[in-house]
Amino acid sequence: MSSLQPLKGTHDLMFDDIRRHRLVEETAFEVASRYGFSEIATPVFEFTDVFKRTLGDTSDIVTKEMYTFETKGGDSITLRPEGTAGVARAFISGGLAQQTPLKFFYRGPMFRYERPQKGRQRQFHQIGAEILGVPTPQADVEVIALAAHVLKELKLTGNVTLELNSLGDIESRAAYRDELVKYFSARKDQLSQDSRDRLERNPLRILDSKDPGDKAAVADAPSFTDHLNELSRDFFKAVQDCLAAQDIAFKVTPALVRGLDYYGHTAFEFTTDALGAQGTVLAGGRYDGLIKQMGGPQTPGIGWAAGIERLSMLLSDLPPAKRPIAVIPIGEEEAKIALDITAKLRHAGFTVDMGYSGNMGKRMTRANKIKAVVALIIGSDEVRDGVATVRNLDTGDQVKVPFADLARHLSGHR
RNA sequence: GCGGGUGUAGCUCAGUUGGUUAGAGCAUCUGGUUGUGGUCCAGAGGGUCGCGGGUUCGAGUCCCGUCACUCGCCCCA
Repeated sequence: MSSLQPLKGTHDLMFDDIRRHRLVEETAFEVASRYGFSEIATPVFEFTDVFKRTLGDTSDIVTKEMYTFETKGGDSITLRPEGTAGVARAFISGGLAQQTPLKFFYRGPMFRYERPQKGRQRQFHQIGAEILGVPTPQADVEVIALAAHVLKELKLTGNVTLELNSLGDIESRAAYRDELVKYFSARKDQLSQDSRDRLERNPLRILDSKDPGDKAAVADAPSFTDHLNELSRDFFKAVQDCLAAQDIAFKVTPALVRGLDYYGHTAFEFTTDALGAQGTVLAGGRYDGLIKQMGGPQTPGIGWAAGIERLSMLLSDLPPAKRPIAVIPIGEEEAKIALDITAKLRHAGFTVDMGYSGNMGKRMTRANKIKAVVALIIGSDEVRDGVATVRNLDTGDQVKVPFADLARHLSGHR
């Protein structure tokens, strides 16, 4: 069974792949900081209950996609499949109720036992943001504005659109749910097998089915918008007005629903047409009941998460990596001096690479391969004169520069 | 969990109706140039044809199984 392959649905990240990841994470965190979010890092595993109690017993994530196992101590623990539950748990166990409102940004790996495909891995990475303790639409709008800002800053290729919906409060949702079940039950024969199952488990999910038969049935289904009570309707309107006021374009999509049970009121998704079946690039919503449900004080919350792999695929060209300075000694004694120069330049803030072995030709080839800007050639003549030959690797021009003047001479390449 | 596609050199791929020593480009290494790379020229190394079984005088090629990757369903970020 053991093999030298990575496990299904996992990947090694290196070179440009990890640079893309970093770019997404760092851009997002930088923007989030401007909005007053601070970083939180919760453990990658939690007691299984943390996820079981929050995600809802009917969600596929809980029923078949969690990496759950027993520890040597006999506890059932689970590798986190998403980030919000951990943040909510930290809020409760850390006694943070006194410090609301709180704004958290997080990043890190998540785990779901799914069949991999494009934009879907078993270990994947998310960035996410949460606002805890703010019941008003301002929080919804700030969190969406942050999301839009992050996506804009990443300069994604293709079209990304914001879809928005309201899932109403508990009362509205229960009423609508009953209505939907009644409607679809009467048309059961038109529905796909999947949707017949959903009728029991999660009828709202039928609304965003891709099955053509389902779509036909959905077309005339009662609309959620018509079933929102006054409070929910006002809330939704306030969110929309405020987004419009901030020039954030959105499309109200009545079929937009959430997979996880803890969402209510605002639900939103940024989607793209560039990723095949996995078109959702960032998604979130309001979860006012979550923290109470987990055993904490009643605390409203709203947040989103985005898949770094999906965002990475939409990144246009990476900015070029920093080009190093290559130090090339010729001879043993010269290598010692070169090492000293290398160290001094590094401490002075330069990016410097000195190869480990090889004659000059090999070292030049290597300098070329690592895309060095200049090569500092240090041979016996140079050591005798106290200079380094500084060769510009793009133009081929070379000049001799006294050791003491190197930092100043190279300052443009820092 | 269900359905489709693909597995040949480090990478991208070609390989005729089954036929004898399995090819190319890129990459790598060596030499031309032992203190000058990126260009050029010459040469070299590198393959259990994913794995197992079957059909056949003969299988990279056909059949069955299996594993991996991939796309879609489902689910979701």
